[in-house]
Amino acid sequence: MKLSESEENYIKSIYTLQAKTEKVNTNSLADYLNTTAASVSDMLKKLKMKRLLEYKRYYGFRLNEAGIKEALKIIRRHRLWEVFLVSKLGMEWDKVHAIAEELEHVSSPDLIRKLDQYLGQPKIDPHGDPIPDEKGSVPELKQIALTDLSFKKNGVVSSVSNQTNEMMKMLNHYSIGIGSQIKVLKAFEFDGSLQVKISRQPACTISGQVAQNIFVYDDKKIGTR
Amino acid sequence: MKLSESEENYIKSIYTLQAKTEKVNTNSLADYLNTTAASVSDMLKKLKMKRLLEYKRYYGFRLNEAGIKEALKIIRRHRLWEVFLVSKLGMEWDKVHAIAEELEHVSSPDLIRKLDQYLGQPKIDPHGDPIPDEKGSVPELKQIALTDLSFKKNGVVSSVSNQTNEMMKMLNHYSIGIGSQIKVLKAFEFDGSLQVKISRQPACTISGQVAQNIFVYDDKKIGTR
DNA sequence: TTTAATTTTTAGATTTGTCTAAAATAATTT
DNA sequence: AAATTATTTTAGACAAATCTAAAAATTAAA
Repeated sequence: MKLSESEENYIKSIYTLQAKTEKVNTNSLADYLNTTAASVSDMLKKLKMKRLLEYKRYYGFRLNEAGIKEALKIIRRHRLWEVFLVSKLGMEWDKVHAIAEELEHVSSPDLIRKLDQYLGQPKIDPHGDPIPDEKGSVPELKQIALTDLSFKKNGVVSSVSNQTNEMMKMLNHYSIGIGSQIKVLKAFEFDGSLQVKISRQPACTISGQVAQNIFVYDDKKIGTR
Repeated sequence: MKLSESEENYIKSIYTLQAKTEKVNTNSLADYLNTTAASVSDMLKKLKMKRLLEYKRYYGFRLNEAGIKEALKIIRRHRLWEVFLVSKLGMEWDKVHAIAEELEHVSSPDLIRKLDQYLGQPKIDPHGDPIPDEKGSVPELKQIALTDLSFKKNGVVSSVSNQTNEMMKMLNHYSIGIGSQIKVLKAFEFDGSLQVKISRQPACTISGQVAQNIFVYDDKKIGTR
């Protein structure tokens, strides 16, 4: 299905919103996209025409099977490009989103297949979000708090709940980033500090406040870096 | 200067055409872009408004300094992406143009700077065309026929004048591609055959007909592969 | 349950890029 | 130089995506 850049942006946004609510409504989508309810209403008609949307006027809407399939293709492209920008070009993981927003609309399937191969078929992007595979299935990865990770079991840092500059500085200091392999060696009851081991780094001890904000996958199948 | 995708395509095309003729005219640009003279005429007005064009109605036109600068930025992006697609993703060099046409419109300067670094600051693209640098200066590389390359002097294959499928098969057979380092060891007067050495390949002998279609740079500063 | 507030949709404009057809200008021929 | 031909530009329309303002439908409140 040929989609305009604009249609792709709407589809992706609806996908994101409908993960959180049963029915998506016009205003929330307008808010999310920084546009007007009128524009959304116009686009919904188009997407319904293309049979990508379950949509009753004055009611609410959701992507149908076909719509979800399209959304996952776009999200796959977006996240693969983010991996490229961070792991190959060395860009900061918090600065790649805007560029990936543009790259995601380049839609050659061959390009995306080869990019995926080249990147080693990664399963999560630099923000810790899962990358749908070619067929559109999303790897379901259980995210748990680092504080809940069993001792000496390998985890992969999947997300950080506090993304302030101060927190980023701390994580940088310890060389902890999304995708880092991490293992808990010891926990101190006194203040919740954890002694952890990051791959290719000497063991270090992080405070309870830091640890609380780190989430990991307990899955070994994730590509690490 | 913010330019639409369409404006960028026009600018790039005008740049290409004005390298060949003194004044570019409406019809030839329309032909080149597979569009109508009316559309071209419309766009010319816009580009003149943006002060990228020297343009007198009913006369002819050319990019001015500012226009050329924009064109070189676009061409730089295009050619860097082509290098990426071929040398990193392993795509065929005759199939990357269409994809690069899309990627070239992603305009983050930081992205392009890092991509350039990542690719090792290449000087030519997979078609043998020079890649403008960040400041917009185009490496001037003298292209000579392989048959004119001095004995035992290194050349870099820059272009192939006959791009038929049959020729491609021959070049593939000998592992000769754009960017290949090549050296002439011996020339046979009988039929113009040349014994040549391609880097990391045993020496081989190519016919005069093949040799005639191969062009090289006699410059050592080109990155090879 | 009638009114008020909110949400959603339509109506009508605007912008960008395109087109066809016709008019204007330039170049060639006779 | 007048007529013909070719080229270029304008005029007017259209499609996509957007907007503002007003109308319609729904929901909440009095």
